[in-house]
Amino acid sequence: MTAVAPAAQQSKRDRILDAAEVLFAAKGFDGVTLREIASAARVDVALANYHFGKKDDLFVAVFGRRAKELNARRLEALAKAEADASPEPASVEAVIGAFLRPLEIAQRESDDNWHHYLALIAYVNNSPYWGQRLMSDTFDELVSRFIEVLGRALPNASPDQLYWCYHNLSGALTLTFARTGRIDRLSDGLCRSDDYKSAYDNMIPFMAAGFHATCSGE
Amino acid sequence: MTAVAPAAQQSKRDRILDAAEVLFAAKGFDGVTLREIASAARVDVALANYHFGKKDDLFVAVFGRRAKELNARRLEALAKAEADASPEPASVEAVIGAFLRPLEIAQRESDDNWHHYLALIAYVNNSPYWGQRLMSDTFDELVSRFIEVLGRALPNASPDQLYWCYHNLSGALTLTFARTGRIDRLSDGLCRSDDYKSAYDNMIPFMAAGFHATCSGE
DNA sequence: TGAAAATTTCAACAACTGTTGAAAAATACT
DNA sequence: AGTATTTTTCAACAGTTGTTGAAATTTTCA
Repeated sequence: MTAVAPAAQQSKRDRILDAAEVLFAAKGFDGVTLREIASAARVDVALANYHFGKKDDLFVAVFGRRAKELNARRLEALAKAEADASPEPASVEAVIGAFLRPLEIAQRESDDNWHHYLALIAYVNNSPYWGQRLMSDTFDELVSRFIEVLGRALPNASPDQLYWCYHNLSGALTLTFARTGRIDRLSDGLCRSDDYKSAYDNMIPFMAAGFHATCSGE
Repeated sequence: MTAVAPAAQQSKRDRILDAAEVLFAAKGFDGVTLREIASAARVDVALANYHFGKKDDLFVAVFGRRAKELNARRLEALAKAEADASPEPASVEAVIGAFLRPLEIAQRESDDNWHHYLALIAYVNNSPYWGQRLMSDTFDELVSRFIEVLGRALPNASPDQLYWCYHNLSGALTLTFARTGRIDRLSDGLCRSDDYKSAYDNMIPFMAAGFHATCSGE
């Protein structure tokens, strides 16, 4: 056998990361014990420490694992948007789409754990403790690249306007990731938290209009 | 003496609420121990239990305390916006302003704890555990009222469009509340997390444009 | 095969967790 | 004044926490 039954043959190390991802996303760093994680991964408690060190380090490891792939997908989509528009700068809408559309893997693909990772991003982004360093270290380089391209589409925008606009985008996106079920209740079932597609379909033109309205000079 | 030295003469019960508010906002429900709270409030551990019951109940009590005042301020601002525009419906921008401007009390007033309460809202809104019930129970009635008035300003909008648009607004607002310092780093100090004024000055026209773009029918 | 290295388990540690019941102190009320 | 009620403290509980060192097992590699 060479390429089947991945669930059964994945390493214990990976099982720990998977279990920790789900649990950290659902309950936060302090809401989860190493014993819960080890139990979900069907592994001894001490093993997490052997592979990752302290609990903090395990958390950082979980957070970093999928970041590289996500950033790569986004950069690829950004490059495509720029190429399609060339020699004109890419439109605001196209750039925002390049930022959001890669996230639909969480809904599309069979790898069910992606949406837990996105929920973990939501937790970190809003956490006063983790939000500061971890988000910046993981995503600021990518985000700066996107803001740079957005600035090219909005030549009259001042830098601080672009940052606040990205802040709005980031916040809306984060709340979608969290999938708390709030919108389901508020809308009495009309909108669903797990419907990324609808969220992004609305969010892309919404955010593009916001950027244009506040970044076109007055 | 009748109306001075409020810090020294406030009840132990209130000191517990204040300390819990700060600590829950900073570290989340599970990141704080009752002993930390009691210690910060200069009070015995068992006293929190006497006044509020279980730790969960204390959390709910802290969250509910300022909600009434906040909702009242927002409703008042909404009524004013409607009255100013009458007999026309209030503009989208005016309604969003009525939702956001009352929050500037957190920056304006001497009562320094308001901004901790807003950070607590951020925590709850993004928490899969608390986000579901607590946010809805506390704010859905108010939010429904705002969405209703927004729908009057945007008569071609479908209900689900309005909900998704509010979702964007709520997410951006939440991230501002969290004040993680992310935007400070990203912008290299150009924008500041604690500058609510700038955040709202940008957010109001930004969101208004988003509503208009996606809720005007095509 | 056998030695070396990496992985996994076991048992236990000291410290800390939320919660409680009873005693003590403070306050309200007649 | 003295009784009743509320508030606060004290001491302790049973269970859980992250972390560790050493032993046992598996894997690697010559």
